[in-house]
Amino acid sequence: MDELDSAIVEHLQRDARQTNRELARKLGIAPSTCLERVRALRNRGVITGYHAAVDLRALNRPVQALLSVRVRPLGREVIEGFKRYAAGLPEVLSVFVVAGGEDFLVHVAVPDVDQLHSFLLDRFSERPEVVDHHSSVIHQHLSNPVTSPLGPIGTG
Amino acid sequence: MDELDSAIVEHLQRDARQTNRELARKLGIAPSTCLERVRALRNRGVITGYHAAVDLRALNRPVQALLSVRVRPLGREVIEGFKRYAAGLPEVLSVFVVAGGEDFLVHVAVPDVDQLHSFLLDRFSERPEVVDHHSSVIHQHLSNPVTSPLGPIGTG
DNA sequence: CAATCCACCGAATTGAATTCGACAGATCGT
DNA sequence: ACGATCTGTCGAATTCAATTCGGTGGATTG
Repeated sequence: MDELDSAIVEHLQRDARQTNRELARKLGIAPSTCLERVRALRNRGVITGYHAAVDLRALNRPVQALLSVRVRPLGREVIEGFKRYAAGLPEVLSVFVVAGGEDFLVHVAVPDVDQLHSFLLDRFSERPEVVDHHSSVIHQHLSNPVTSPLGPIGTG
Repeated sequence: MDELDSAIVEHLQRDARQTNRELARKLGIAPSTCLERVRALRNRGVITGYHAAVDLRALNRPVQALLSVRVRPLGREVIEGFKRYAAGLPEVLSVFVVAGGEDFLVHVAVPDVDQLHSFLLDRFSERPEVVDHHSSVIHQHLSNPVTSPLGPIGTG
């Protein structure tokens, strides 16, 4: 994980579909070298995958929310169970298992606010382990495409 | 946005780097047709980009948290200002502008808990518009790679 | 100092992306 | 109902990129 690896990762976070040749040109290295580096980053697990990002409005899911959930009793079974349950729901974009006032924060995207309401009632309120929840509608969501290493980078 | 477009989007969300030929084969269509569809999805703004996903531990940022922030006075200037400020910080993965008890939820990744503490003190507490904040450390984060359309899909 | 190793490179090969003319089904106007 | 047109699909041909691999040089090791 030297500076070159770091630069490769940043470029691929911005655009994972640029050609290997173009990436190599930007970095001032040979395409074969670049290919080898990218392959190594993937094999080492630094790069975990390549994903298309979509416009949720185009998918008929313009309304997003972050749902705080408290479950009881607190224990591995209940936490694991709810986590998998939530992650499997089609409305769910991601599930955060957190420490603090709440146990989960669930990021959802739905067609409209009515369906958000229905979702809460049908999917959360009915679950016996869910003792409390409240929702925060998301007005804007800014994602940072680039995630650089913080602090010293090991050289090998 | 018919079923074929939907299937293309789902496949590219899982793996944005599979070859066009492979994608076409999975869908049972000609590579040229597939290419045309993908290009159209991109031009229409359904697919907004292609991004490499990284292992935050490999980037020396194993500690994640969701930070709730309240700012005052509430107004466009203050909201926009803090939003851009937060989004520009290297520790920040994404910024949610929310309605409800809090004004922002900021997803951060840092090397250790000490740096989380420092981050809060140096980046948030010192800002005059920040009147309150609290942090939830993230134990696990499950992301759903696939985001399918909910409800009816328009045929055009 | 010689041997070894490793990352990098460039040429050659393999294989994919892209273009484009043709075709068929749907749509529209008369 | 019919012909004209439009649109999406296809396959062959071309262009370009991914991939392989043997060679080179700089760094490391004993």
